[in-house]
Parts: sequence; C-alpha cells; structure tokens
Amino acid sequence: MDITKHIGSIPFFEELPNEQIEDLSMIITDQVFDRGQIIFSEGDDGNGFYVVVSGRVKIFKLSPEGKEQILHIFGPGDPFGEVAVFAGQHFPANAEAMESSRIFFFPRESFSDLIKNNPSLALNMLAILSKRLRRFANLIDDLSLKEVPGRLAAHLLYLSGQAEGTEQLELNITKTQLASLLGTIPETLSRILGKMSKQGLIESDGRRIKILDREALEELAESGGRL
Amino acid sequence: MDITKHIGSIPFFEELPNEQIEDLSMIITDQVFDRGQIIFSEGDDGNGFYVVVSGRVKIFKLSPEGKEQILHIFGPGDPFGEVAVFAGQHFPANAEAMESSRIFFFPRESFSDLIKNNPSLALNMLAILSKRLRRFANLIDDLSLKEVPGRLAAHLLYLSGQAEGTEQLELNITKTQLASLLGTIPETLSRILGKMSKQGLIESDGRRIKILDREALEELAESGGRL
DNA sequence: CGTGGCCTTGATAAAGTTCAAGAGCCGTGG
DNA sequence: CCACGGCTCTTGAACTTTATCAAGGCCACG
Repeated sequence: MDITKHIGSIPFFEELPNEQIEDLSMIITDQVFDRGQIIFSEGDDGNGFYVVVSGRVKIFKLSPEGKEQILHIFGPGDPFGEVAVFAGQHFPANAEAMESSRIFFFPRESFSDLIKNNPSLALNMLAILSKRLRRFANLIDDLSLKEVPGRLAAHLLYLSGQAEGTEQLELNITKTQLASLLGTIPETLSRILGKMSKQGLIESDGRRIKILDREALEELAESGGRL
Repeated sequence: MDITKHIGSIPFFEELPNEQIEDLSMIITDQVFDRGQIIFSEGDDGNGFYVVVSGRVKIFKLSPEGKEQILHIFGPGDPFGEVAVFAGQHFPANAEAMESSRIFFFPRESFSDLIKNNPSLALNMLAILSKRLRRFANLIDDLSLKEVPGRLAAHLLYLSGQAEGTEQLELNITKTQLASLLGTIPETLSRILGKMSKQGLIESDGRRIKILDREALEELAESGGRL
C-alpha cells in the first residue's frame, strides 16, 4: 500500500516524522465513494474525520423542502468533518462525493492522541479551523448584507484571485451549484449573469467566464450592489 | 493584582497548572473599555487575542452603508479574536464593548508558545473554534434557507433552551441588535413580533417575551416558515 | 433518438427593505 | 423639576429584490 505516501503529501501532515506517519497509516480507513454517494449526514455520530485524497466533496445543509446550501467544496488534501471530533459528537452538515473520490478516515481517539504529542499538528489544525471561521464570517456577511449581484461579483473576484492574473475563469462546478454556494437559485443566477454580460462587466459562455471590467465588479462587491 | 485569580476562572485556562497561570499573568495586558468603545476593527493587525473578564462584547461586520451584522455577543470567560492568531494576521471583523467591560489581551507569541507545551490547551481551543464553526454553519443555513419568522422562532427557542424550563424570556439586548443578529432590520422584526403575538404564539412586552405556543414555534423554525 | 439534467426566460407573487412619521423612555442640564 | 435631545420601537405605504411556477432549448449519455 502507498498509504504512507499519500499521508505525507497531505499539507496538514507534512511536518510529521515518518514514524508517526506509519502509525497513522495503521489506523486509517481508506474508502472510495462514487459520485453522488453520501459520506455522512447531518446529525450522524462523528467518531472521526476525513481527508480528501482525490476527487471532490461537497459539504451542505438541507432545508426541509430539500433546498440545499453548500458550505464548502473540498478537494485533495482538504480535511473535513473535524468539527465533530473536537466539539460534540454529531456532524453539523451533510457530505457528499461530487465525483468518484478517494477518502481517508481517521478515527477520533487515535487522532486526538496524536495531537497530544504533536503540538505542531494542533497548530495546523487551529490554522485550518481559523481560516474556515474567517470564510464563514465573510459568507454570513455577504448573505445578510449584500444582494446576489454583490455576492456573485465577490465570488468571481475570489476565483480570479486564485488563478492569478488571468481574467479568464473556468467554473469547475455547475451553475446550479454555484447558485447554492451563493445562497440563491439557478434562475436568479442566470438572470444576473445575463445582466452583467449586457452591461459589459463579464463575458459568459457556459462555464467559461471572462472578466471584462474588474473595477466595476469590485465596486459591486464592495457596495453590496445593485445592477 | 488578582489577575491570576481571574485567569484561573476562565474555563478555557482552568486545567492549567498554577505555574503557567503565573507565567501568563506576566504577559497579559489588562484593559477596560467603555460602552461603545471599539476594541479592534476589521482589517487591523491581530497580534494577539482577547478574553472578556466582565461586561459584554459584540463582534460584527459592517456593510459600506453602515448596516451591521452581529456575528457574536461574548460575555465573561469568552475568548475572541483568536482567528487572527492562528490564521493570517488581520481581524476578520469588528469588536466593540457593549457596556463597560474589562478585557485581557494575550500577545500572540507567548500564547502560541504556551500552546506548544500544553496539548490540552490546544484541544480546548480546538473545541471552542469547532463550536463556533458549528454555530456559523447554522447561521448560514438559517440566513439562506429560512425566512425571518423561522430565524426568530429558532432564536427564541434557543434562548428558552438556555434558561431552561421557563417560557418567560428576557432579552438582554435591544431589539435593534436582535434584528442584526437575525440578519434583518428593526422594522421587520417589529412586524413579525406583532404577527406572532396576534396569532398567540408569544406575548411580547418590551424586552420580555413569553412563549405561549412552543409547538407552533418549533414548527416554524423547522419549516423555514411563513406566518 | 429519447430521456434526464442543466440552463435560460417570462410572468407572477411574496417577502423584506426603504422612507417617513410619530410615540415612549431616559438621562442631562438648565 | 421639567424640558430637551437622543435613542428605541412601532406602523404605514411604496418599492425592490428574489423566489416560485411554468415552459422551452440544449447537450450528453445510454
């Protein structure tokens, strides 16, 4: 098995001495999930956490009527479900494989033992949780203070920040999912993309979006914006 | 000074050996903030974190037009601003004293040293951050999936859960602040409280609110609810 | 080639915000 | 002691944003 290789390449475990990586490899469960398969559901007992090895996983909440709000989309190297390990017992949201994905599972006990002996691991984990808190704070801010065009503008700028330089973006999710990520519905998203195109802010062709007027987008994102 | 006594009584530091509490007391800055005074602003450099000793502190985001979304309200024993210590450098939101408050400040360096030697401290911190993530996830869920009546119902039930048993609640914040906490504005909150009263779900008199029909409220909170 | 998912567009309706005005409350200072 | 200013809360009316419902087009995959 090449499990140890995989573990070593998870950013989060990088600094771990080989010895401990081998220990880890003994307690890991290695699983593959098909596209659409549920990894865990809100309220399930969480007796460990997961790391994406390959593929993508979406973390989301469901309203009683079945509408979903996506909280995160995680890819290779990203841990998820850790909240259940440190606070309380059950998962606060649902996790589903967006495509065929390989996932490592780390049982709670062994992991918290590990942390007790590895302060740097704890600090890593603290950094990860802190970053998520920060992102959530922004999302809450956006949801309550900005309207959809503002949220979309902010998101596009965020994406272009990732892929630095280029004004040319490629969505790696469907527009329906993007809508859910922005806290709205596909119809509304579609209309707003339309308006933005008509006003020359962007060019939108399927999953390809080109930023034409970055300043105007920034203005929109800042101001909470109307179109 | 009785700083050590105060530190010992912060839940979070409880398990710390006396020695280290004394070490801590050497590096703490002890400050008093008046009502309305800003403790830090979004974007400020965060070279440490805070703990409320007495009083109350509100953590919030501001829209460019000045509308605020309250993220947390913290009281005695609650730490805040830790995100800046573990992830990145600047504070992701604003902090303001809601009343005259005594606050301890812990410089980043010394605190992260401390954590390196105290795994249980790290675990405590992880638990705190995890709980906040969980609360945020719920808030996001509410904001995007529920309408205001549903959020209000959920919040009232949450409050009554705290003060266990009684159906009689006393808000300890203004209705304007409650509106901000729910992601809406005072006018809307006022109207919805009015409707709930008319329909016999609650009785509302100033800051005193009495739950008359708990089941109906639960139904509202569950279903995302209309009135 | 048909079926299902995804995307778009239109008409309609609901929820919430904005703006404006007024009432109640409280602490300060004349 | 009373009046003033400031703040909170409430209510009404107009308006805006967004969701809902319905229908049609497109594309990929079996």
